[in-house]
Amino acid sequence: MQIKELARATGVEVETIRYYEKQGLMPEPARRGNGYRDYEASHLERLSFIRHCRALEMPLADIRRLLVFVDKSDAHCGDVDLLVDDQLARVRARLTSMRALEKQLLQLRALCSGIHEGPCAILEELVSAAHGEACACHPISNHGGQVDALLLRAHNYFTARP
Amino acid sequence: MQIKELARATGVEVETIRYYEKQGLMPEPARRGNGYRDYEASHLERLSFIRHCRALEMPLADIRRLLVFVDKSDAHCGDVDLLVDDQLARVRARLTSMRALEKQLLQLRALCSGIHEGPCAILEELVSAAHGEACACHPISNHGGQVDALLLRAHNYFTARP
DNA sequence: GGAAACCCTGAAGCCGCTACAGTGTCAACC
DNA sequence: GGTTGACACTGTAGCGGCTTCAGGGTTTCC
Repeated sequence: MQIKELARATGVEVETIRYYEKQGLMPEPARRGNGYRDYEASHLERLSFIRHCRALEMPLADIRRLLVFVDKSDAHCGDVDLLVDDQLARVRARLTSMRALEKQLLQLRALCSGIHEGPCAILEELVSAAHGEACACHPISNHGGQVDALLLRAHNYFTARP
Repeated sequence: MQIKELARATGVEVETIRYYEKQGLMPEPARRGNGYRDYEASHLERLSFIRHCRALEMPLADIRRLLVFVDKSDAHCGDVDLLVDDQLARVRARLTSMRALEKQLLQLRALCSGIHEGPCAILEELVSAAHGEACACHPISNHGGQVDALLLRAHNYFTARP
């Protein structure tokens, strides 16, 4: 199987396949006389495995670790579940912050009437937030923390000067 | 104000401030006799603005475009709302895929009893998914699409060979 | 024999920082 | 006046996971 065929069979780009090989995720295939890579069914299987893990957004380093267990499947499977736990924790943390983000963007977006006459309410909101004034994006300043702390420090900087 | 003071006032790292300057987001400050940057209140304001936008995960390119409108605030505010719409769309798309991800990871994680004896159910699941067999991660193969299409192509590749 | 479609390698680019190397400057203390 | 420590500067490289590009070779079809 040439690389293009493997690419078509798996839906993975040719360059990505070569990249995985360079990263040590795909074993080096045999070469034909002309230097072209020659893949077997086992490569297809392994590439599918990698992509399935990538679809779960696991980092390549974690997939590399999984592949070690796959290669000697009779061995103790060790911390496979911990890798999944890690990934789950990452996904959940990201979900939480993105839900907050969506809310903030919605509030910001609601300020625009779509008429575009006079001062832009969205810009005004973003600028006034930078001044440390009350802002629709971060109405309650007790959770999320980082941004509000930032604005508070900025605000204090201005107001603390005599 | 020295760069460190600006960093403290905004909670932004010194290197990041210099990076924003290099990227053309922060105007070049005056320099003291020794070459040190000397910031004014306007820089603090602008940096806070940038960070507020970054907290909304807007890409720097979009912030750059916003800053043009901020600088000539009397001008027509044009596509400011479209930038926010774009960002909202990005966030929502990501939310959707991450919710699906969480579900898949949960199902995968549920396969592990925690005993780690005998074959590893998680690994078996990931490998069998790579074979194109029915898989708990993608139980219904009619939405989400990409991964299932991938596995289907892989499966077909194997089974189509005589 | 010439064009199109495939293959190869190696390096650079993307994003938004972060970190490091190597050097200069300044204030405080002995 | 010398030393220490904290700050400043520039320029470059690294992160992840690819993607793209430059510059070449091979195969296949008309």
